[in-house]
Amino acid sequence: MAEPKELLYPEKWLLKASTGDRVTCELRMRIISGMIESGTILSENKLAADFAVSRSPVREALKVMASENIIRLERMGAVVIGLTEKEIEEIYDVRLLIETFVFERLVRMDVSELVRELSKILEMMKVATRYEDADEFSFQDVLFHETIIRAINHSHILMIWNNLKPVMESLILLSMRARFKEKYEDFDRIIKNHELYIEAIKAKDRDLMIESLHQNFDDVQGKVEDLWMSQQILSKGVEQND
Amino acid sequence: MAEPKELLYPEKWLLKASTGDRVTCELRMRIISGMIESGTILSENKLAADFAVSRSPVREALKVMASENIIRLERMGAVVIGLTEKEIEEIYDVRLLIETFVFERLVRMDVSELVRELSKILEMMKVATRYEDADEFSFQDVLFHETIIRAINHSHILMIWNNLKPVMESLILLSMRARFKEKYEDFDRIIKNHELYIEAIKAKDRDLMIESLHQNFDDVQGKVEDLWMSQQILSKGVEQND
DNA sequence: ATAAGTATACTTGTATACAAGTATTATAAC
DNA sequence: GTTATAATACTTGTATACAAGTATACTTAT
Repeated sequence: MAEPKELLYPEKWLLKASTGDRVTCELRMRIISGMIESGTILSENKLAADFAVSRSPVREALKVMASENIIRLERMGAVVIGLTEKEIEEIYDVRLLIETFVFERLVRMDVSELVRELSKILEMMKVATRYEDADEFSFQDVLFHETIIRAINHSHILMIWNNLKPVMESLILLSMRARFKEKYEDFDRIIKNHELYIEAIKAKDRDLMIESLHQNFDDVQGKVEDLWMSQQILSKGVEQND
Repeated sequence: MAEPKELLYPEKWLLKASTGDRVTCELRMRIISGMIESGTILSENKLAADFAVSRSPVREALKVMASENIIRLERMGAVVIGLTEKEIEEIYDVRLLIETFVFERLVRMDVSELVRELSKILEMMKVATRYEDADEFSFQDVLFHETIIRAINHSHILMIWNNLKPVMESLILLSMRARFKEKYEDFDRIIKNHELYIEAIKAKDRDLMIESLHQNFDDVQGKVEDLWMSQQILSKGVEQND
């Protein structure tokens, strides 16, 4: 899978991944970052040529991204939807919905083990911050929320998360990378906020949890526009150029 | 796609469908009905042979069903998860979650058009009942809930629904077919309950909505066990017989 | 110049071929 | 009989080939 430009998705996360996964992750990043603009029509053949792979993994990628609602499969070609502001708000709705649900379950459980696990992840995030490793930080951030969701052992809620996760991951990845360069001081706040979240779980305090969840969202959301602007400038229809 | 046994999934719903969709729908029905027992290991090659198609559409089907959480893709072979009682409850959780969310949006909208649409669907359901058309009834039942969800125009909530829908559809289909034979009187209650749901939307009455939603679930849930028992007897590992 | 029809270059969906890897089974050594 | 090794029959993932259908562009007729 020779690439014309450098990859947006961390290669170290794809060590054991199939070609299909690689294409999926990379394409997703290009779409969410705005490198491939909304409205672009993707062709299986062209993508296969661009990535120097066959149509099989590309088809797979398109199917996955269609289920994630970032592209729309049509009769001829896949239309890029991307992430509009409305989409981001919708993702937030869903996260709020499922994490609230999860919290309701957590208050009826023993959360000591979970809290311990979350504390560990938080420590990792702190280290990642010190070493300015945006990708590692993002990984731990996503893991943080996934760990909470997994704790209630609800396969269908996990299913929703699994569908949401890749887009969230890409979004966080892009957001964090941008901020390590520009707004390093943000990370103190993010860490603090996660501490608050752990505290809410430990104390089983609903309001605190909702508050930190909102803040957590504002953290990502606030930067998304900036991110897009910078990305849009960097790349004006780089791929799919006829 | 020559079939050894008659198909569980309504053929008239697959008129314009691809081979991949056909395989997906049929396999899903066989799994949910219990015809393919939980724990069975599915092989792409074997399935392709059984359905007399190539591996391509089978692979597609397995990917889809894995995202629906009714099978689990492993290194070698796909393990059938099926629907345990826990799974059904989980699906209920999710439905309650999203339909409650939807309702919160609806109370802030003009629902006259939606109510009109729902009334139409309800009339269709009544006709289907009179003519004892379980499949048509199921179709309208699913459409009823989808119509409500679509009304709020929330692509990510719709995304969750789209992931849930096929399993719901299969479940309802099997449940309704069983009841048309055994418990015809149930349908009056189901219709009444849907009327209640419409009423709740019209009156924007949260409690009434939750109540009818719960009843609606109990309607399906109550019958699932019976359904399984009858199905299990009918079919003891019909497919995948080495 | 315009309209209709045909040719061509795309598109997707399915089948098949191939490669790399993993269980299983059989065989051989002890 | 048990263990280790080798052969075989699977598995998935990817590439390629092919068929059917659709949009575009060109040609031809009016």
